Amino acid sequence: MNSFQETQSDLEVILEFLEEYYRQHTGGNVDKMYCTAVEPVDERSAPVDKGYCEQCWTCSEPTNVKPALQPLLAHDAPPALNTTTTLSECGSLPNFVSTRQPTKHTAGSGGKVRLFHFLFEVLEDPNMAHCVSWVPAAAGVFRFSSTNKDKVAALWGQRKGNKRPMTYQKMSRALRNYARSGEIFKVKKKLTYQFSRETLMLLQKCQ
DNA sequence: CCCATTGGGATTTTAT
DNA sequence: AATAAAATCCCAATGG
Repeated sequence: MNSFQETQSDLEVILEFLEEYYRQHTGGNVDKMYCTAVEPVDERSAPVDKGYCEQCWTCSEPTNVKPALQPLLAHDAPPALNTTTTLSECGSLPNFVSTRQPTKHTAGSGGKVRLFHFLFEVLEDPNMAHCVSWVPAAAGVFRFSSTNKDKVAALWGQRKGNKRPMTYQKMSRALRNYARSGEIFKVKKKLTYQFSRETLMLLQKCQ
Protein backbone atom coordinates (compact mmCIF):
# COMPACT_ATOMS: atom_id res chain seq x y z
CA MET A 1 0.00 0.00 0.00
CA ASN A 2 2.92 2.23 0.44
CA SER A 3 5.50 1.68 -2.18
CA PHE A 4 6.71 5.21 -2.31
CA GLN A 5 6.41 5.63 1.38
CA GLU A 6 8.86 2.84 1.88
CA THR A 7 11.17 4.51 -0.53
CA GLN A 8 10.90 7.61 1.48
CA SER A 9 11.50 5.73 4.66
CA ASP A 10 14.69 4.35 3.26
CA LEU A 11 15.81 7.78 2.32
CA GLU A 12 14.98 9.04 5.71
CA VAL A 13 17.02 6.30 7.27
CA ILE A 14 19.94 7.20 5.10
CA LEU A 15 19.51 10.79 6.00
CA GLU A 16 19.52 10.03 9.65
CA PHE A 17 22.58 7.92 9.27
CA LEU A 18 24.40 10.70 7.52
CA GLU A 19 23.34 13.11 10.15
CA GLU A 20 24.76 10.97 12.89
CA TYR A 21 27.86 10.21 10.92
CA TYR A 22 28.77 13.78 10.27
CA ARG A 23 27.89 14.85 13.69
CA GLN A 24 30.32 12.41 15.13
CA HIS A 25 33.12 12.64 12.62
CA THR A 26 33.19 16.24 11.72
CA GLY A 27 30.69 18.08 13.75
CA GLY A 28 30.85 20.66 11.07
CA ASN A 29 28.80 21.90 8.21
CA VAL A 30 28.30 19.32 5.58
CA ASP A 31 24.82 20.13 4.58
CA LYS A 32 25.47 19.96 0.90
CA MET A 33 25.69 16.25 1.08
CA TYR A 34 22.28 16.26 2.55
CA CYS A 35 20.80 18.26 -0.19
CA THR A 36 22.04 15.82 -2.70
CA ALA A 37 20.89 12.91 -0.69
CA VAL A 38 17.51 14.28 -0.05
CA GLU A 39 16.91 15.33 -3.57
CA PRO A 40 15.28 12.14 -4.83
CA VAL A 41 12.72 12.47 -2.14
CA ASP A 42 10.59 14.78 -4.17
CA GLU A 43 10.00 12.03 -6.63
CA ARG A 44 6.65 11.81 -5.08
CA SER A 45 5.66 15.25 -6.13
CA ALA A 46 8.12 16.22 -8.79
CA PRO A 47 6.69 14.31 -11.74
CA VAL A 48 3.41 16.04 -11.96
CA ASP A 49 2.36 18.72 -9.64
CA LYS A 50 5.52 20.72 -9.92
CA GLY A 51 5.70 24.14 -11.34
CA TYR A 52 2.32 25.49 -10.71
CA CYS A 53 3.13 26.66 -7.27
CA GLU A 54 6.16 28.53 -8.41
CA GLN A 55 4.50 31.83 -8.93
CA CYS A 56 2.23 31.62 -6.02
CA TRP A 57 4.94 33.01 -3.89
CA THR A 58 4.45 36.47 -2.81
CA CYS A 59 8.07 37.30 -3.15
CA SER A 60 9.23 35.31 -6.10
CA GLU A 61 10.21 36.77 -9.38
CA PRO A 62 7.89 36.01 -12.25
CA THR A 63 10.49 35.60 -14.97
CA ASN A 64 12.71 33.43 -12.94
CA VAL A 65 11.26 30.12 -13.89
CA LYS A 66 13.92 27.54 -13.32
CA PRO A 67 16.76 28.57 -11.13
CA ALA A 68 17.02 25.07 -9.77
CA LEU A 69 19.63 22.52 -10.63
CA GLN A 70 21.98 24.54 -8.64
CA PRO A 71 24.28 22.00 -7.05
CA LEU A 72 24.64 23.92 -3.92
CA LEU A 73 21.85 25.09 -1.87
CA ALA A 74 21.99 28.76 -1.32
CA HIS A 75 22.09 27.98 2.27
CA ASP A 76 24.96 26.69 4.28
CA ALA A 77 24.20 27.69 7.76
CA PRO A 78 21.14 25.93 9.10
CA PRO A 79 21.17 27.70 12.42
CA ALA A 80 20.98 31.07 10.82
CA LEU A 81 19.83 33.50 13.38
CA ASN A 82 21.59 36.65 12.45
CA THR A 83 18.63 38.11 10.75
CA THR A 84 17.27 41.42 11.69
CA THR A 85 14.82 41.80 8.92
CA THR A 86 11.32 40.63 9.35
CA LEU A 87 9.97 38.17 6.93
CA SER A 88 6.60 39.73 6.78
CA GLU A 89 8.24 42.63 5.11
CA CYS A 90 8.69 40.74 1.91
CA GLY A 91 5.06 41.11 1.14
CA SER A 92 5.63 44.72 0.38
CA LEU A 93 9.02 44.65 -1.23
CA PRO A 94 9.10 47.23 -3.97
CA ASN A 95 10.97 45.28 -6.59
CA PHE A 96 9.48 41.89 -6.39
CA VAL A 97 5.94 42.79 -7.08
CA SER A 98 4.66 41.13 -10.16
CA THR A 99 1.25 40.03 -11.20
CA ARG A 100 0.32 39.59 -7.65
CA GLN A 101 -0.70 42.40 -5.41
CA PRO A 102 0.82 41.97 -2.04
CA THR A 103 -0.15 45.40 -0.98
CA LYS A 104 -3.32 44.10 0.48
CA HIS A 105 -3.32 43.97 4.21
CA THR A 106 -6.15 42.62 6.20
CA ALA A 107 -4.86 43.82 9.47
CA GLY A 108 -2.31 46.32 10.52
CA SER A 109 0.21 43.62 11.25
CA GLY A 110 1.61 41.36 8.62
CA GLY A 111 -1.59 40.62 6.86
CA LYS A 112 -1.38 37.76 4.42
CA VAL A 113 1.14 35.35 5.73
CA ARG A 114 1.32 31.69 4.96
CA LEU A 115 2.02 29.19 7.65
CA PHE A 116 5.49 28.33 6.48
CA HIS A 117 6.39 31.99 6.28
CA PHE A 118 5.38 32.34 9.84
CA LEU A 119 7.31 29.26 10.81
CA PHE A 120 10.41 30.49 9.14
CA GLU A 121 10.02 33.73 10.97
CA VAL A 122 9.81 31.95 14.28
CA LEU A 123 12.75 29.78 13.40
CA GLU A 124 14.82 32.85 12.77
CA ASP A 125 13.89 34.33 16.07
CA PRO A 126 16.41 33.38 18.73
CA ASN A 127 13.87 34.07 21.41
CA MET A 128 11.72 31.29 20.08
CA ALA A 129 14.46 28.71 20.08
CA HIS A 130 12.86 26.92 22.96
CA CYS A 131 9.80 26.26 20.83
CA VAL A 132 11.17 25.40 17.41
CA SER A 133 14.69 25.32 16.12
CA TRP A 134 16.73 24.20 13.19
CA VAL A 135 18.29 20.83 13.58
CA PRO A 136 22.00 21.21 13.10
CA ALA A 137 23.80 19.86 10.08
CA ALA A 138 20.66 19.31 8.10
CA ALA A 139 19.44 21.85 5.63
CA GLY A 140 15.97 23.13 6.22
CA VAL A 141 15.15 20.62 8.88
CA PHE A 142 13.52 21.88 11.99
CA ARG A 143 12.05 20.38 15.09
CA PHE A 144 9.45 21.47 17.55
CA SER A 145 10.02 21.36 21.22
CA SER A 146 7.90 18.73 22.80
CA THR A 147 6.88 20.99 25.61
CA ASN A 148 6.50 24.28 23.81
CA LYS A 149 5.16 23.24 20.45
CA ASP A 150 1.73 24.49 21.34
CA LYS A 151 3.09 27.91 22.03
CA VAL A 152 4.11 28.24 18.42
CA ALA A 153 0.71 27.06 17.37
CA ALA A 154 -0.99 29.50 19.66
CA LEU A 155 1.10 32.27 18.21
CA TRP A 156 0.13 31.21 14.73
CA GLY A 157 -3.53 31.21 15.55
CA GLN A 158 -3.10 34.59 17.12
CA ARG A 159 -1.38 35.90 14.03
CA LYS A 160 -4.22 34.70 11.89
CA GLY A 161 -6.69 36.22 14.22
CA ASN A 162 -8.45 32.96 14.78
CA LYS A 163 -11.31 32.85 17.12
CA ARG A 164 -10.56 29.48 18.59
CA PRO A 165 -7.02 28.78 19.74
CA MET A 166 -4.70 26.97 17.41
CA THR A 167 -3.02 23.83 18.61
CA TYR A 168 -0.04 21.87 17.49
CA GLN A 169 -2.25 19.06 16.31
CA LYS A 170 -4.16 21.31 13.99
CA MET A 171 -1.14 23.21 12.86
CA SER A 172 0.71 20.02 12.07
CA ARG A 173 -2.18 19.05 9.84
CA ALA A 174 -1.46 22.11 7.78
CA LEU A 175 2.16 21.11 7.71
CA ARG A 176 1.14 17.75 6.33
CA ASN A 177 -0.81 19.47 3.63
CA TYR A 178 2.38 21.10 2.54
CA ALA A 179 3.76 17.70 1.64
CA ARG A 180 1.22 17.49 -1.13
CA SER A 181 2.46 20.61 -2.79
CA GLY A 182 6.05 19.91 -1.88
CA GLU A 183 6.73 22.87 0.32
CA ILE A 184 7.49 21.06 3.53
CA PHE A 185 8.01 17.36 4.15
CA LYS A 186 7.69 15.31 7.22
CA VAL A 187 10.85 13.77 8.49
CA LYS A 188 10.61 10.42 10.15
CA LYS A 189 11.57 11.76 13.45
CA LYS A 190 9.48 13.09 16.20
CA LEU A 191 8.21 16.60 15.70
CA THR A 192 10.58 17.34 12.89
CA TYR A 193 9.86 18.58 9.41
CA GLN A 194 11.87 19.82 6.50
CA PHE A 195 11.50 22.68 4.09
CA SER A 196 12.03 21.74 0.49
CA ARG A 197 14.97 23.32 -1.26
CA GLU A 198 12.74 25.57 -3.27
CA THR A 199 10.84 26.75 -0.27
CA LEU A 200 13.99 27.36 1.65
CA MET A 201 15.56 29.35 -1.11
CA LEU A 202 12.48 31.44 -1.56
CA LEU A 203 12.21 32.15 2.11
CA GLN A 204 15.81 33.08 2.38
CA LYS A 205 15.52 35.31 -0.58
CA CYS A 206 12.99 37.47 1.11
CA GLN A 207 14.27 37.50 4.59
C1' DC B 1 -3.54 0.85 28.90
C1' DC B 2 -2.22 5.63 28.51
C1' DC B 3 -0.50 9.35 26.36
C1' DA B 4 1.80 11.91 22.65
C1' DT B 5 2.26 12.05 17.78
C1' DT B 6 0.84 11.28 13.10
C1' DG B 7 -2.54 10.64 9.15
C1' DG B 8 -6.26 12.00 6.57
C1' DG B 9 -11.43 13.05 5.46
C1' DA B 10 -14.61 16.72 5.83
C1' DT B 11 -15.57 21.41 6.35
C1' DT B 12 -14.67 26.27 6.65
C1' DT B 13 -12.14 30.37 5.49
C1' DT B 14 -9.56 33.26 2.32
C1' DA B 15 -8.02 34.95 -2.02
C1' DT B 16 -8.64 35.58 -6.89
C1' DA C 1 -20.86 35.13 -7.43
C1' DA C 2 -18.09 31.22 -8.30
C1' DT C 3 -14.02 28.61 -7.83
C1' DA C 4 -9.67 27.12 -6.11
C1' DA C 5 -6.36 27.01 -2.66
C1' DA C 6 -5.17 27.20 2.17
C1' DA C 7 -6.30 26.45 6.71
C1' DT C 8 -9.02 24.41 10.36
C1' DC C 9 -11.52 20.86 12.86
C1' DC C 10 -12.05 16.34 14.33
C1' DC C 11 -11.32 11.56 14.95
C1' DA C 12 -8.87 7.31 13.94
C1' DA C 13 -4.39 4.95 13.79
C1' DT C 14 0.16 4.28 15.38
C1' DG C 15 3.99 3.96 18.57
C1' DG C 16 6.62 4.26 22.77
